[in-house]
Amino acid sequence: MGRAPCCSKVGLHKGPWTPKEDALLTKYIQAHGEGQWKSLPKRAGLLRCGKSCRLRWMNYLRPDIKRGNITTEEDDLIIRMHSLLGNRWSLIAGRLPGRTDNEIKNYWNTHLCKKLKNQGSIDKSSSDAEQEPASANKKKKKNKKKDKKKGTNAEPPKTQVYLPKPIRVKALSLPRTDSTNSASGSTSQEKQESPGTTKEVTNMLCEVGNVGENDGFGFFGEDHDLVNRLDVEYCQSYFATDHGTLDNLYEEYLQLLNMDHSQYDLESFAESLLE
DNA sequence: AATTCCTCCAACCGCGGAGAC
DNA sequence: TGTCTCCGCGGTTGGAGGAAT
Repeated sequence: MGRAPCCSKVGLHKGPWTPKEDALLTKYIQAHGEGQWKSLPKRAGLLRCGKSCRLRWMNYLRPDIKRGNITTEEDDLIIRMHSLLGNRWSLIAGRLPGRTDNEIKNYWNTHLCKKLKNQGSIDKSSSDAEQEPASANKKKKKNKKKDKKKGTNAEPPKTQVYLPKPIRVKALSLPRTDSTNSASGSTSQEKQESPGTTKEVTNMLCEVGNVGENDGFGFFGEDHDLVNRLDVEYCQSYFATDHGTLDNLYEEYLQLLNMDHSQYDLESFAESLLE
């Protein structure tokens, strides 16, 4: 069955938003709050689809949006987080207050990817297919346009290479301790119990996701977990038969919670999970 | 001055997950 | 259990505006 379009496309505005539309949307959301995007346009008196309204609000109209250039600190953080998380822009944006995923994505594609390429930081073999920014394809695109204009569709068919798609990160449905507890308070109690059950592993992984929430490099907030369900399931099955390894892992985890965290700590910890 | 090229970013598109029914 | 709807995400596009020729 084909997927129904997100909204009726007939009679709806597209393209740039007018100040009047912005005002209507802002006024409505200020009065009624976010959400219900599907029905929002109608109720707000907008001839836009809900997705468009949501995007406009999230990327432009939200009062907490930070305007202006990306600072060097933010720049550095984006680079480090991208090296760790890949193109998970919403996750990265979640750690940069006032910045949107769209903004970061654009910034990456236009500035950082190029910059890193110049520095040779991005592996050439992977960068061409995976990291090349959309803007870098503009030339190709424009040439394509030209070719089309000239009527020369001589471009050979591309061989598509399907890279493993990052799994969408979602908050786990399992019960969790809050981030403040996880960073310090909850450890003593857990230490008393022998962490061996799959549920305990799951909770551990959840909490690892919150490591650093209070340390200035906490990019795994309570709304964004690094560990997704598949990871958890994998780890559950992996550790289910080896409690000795799990004890070591738990100790390492506790150490991580108590030290000054950096991405390298987390990376080595993550690597240890996969060894 | 006119044209072409390039950069940047707002907005669109399609997909997949989650939850409701 | 299967289907549908809503929501959120990442990839991509279109066009404005500046730079280069």
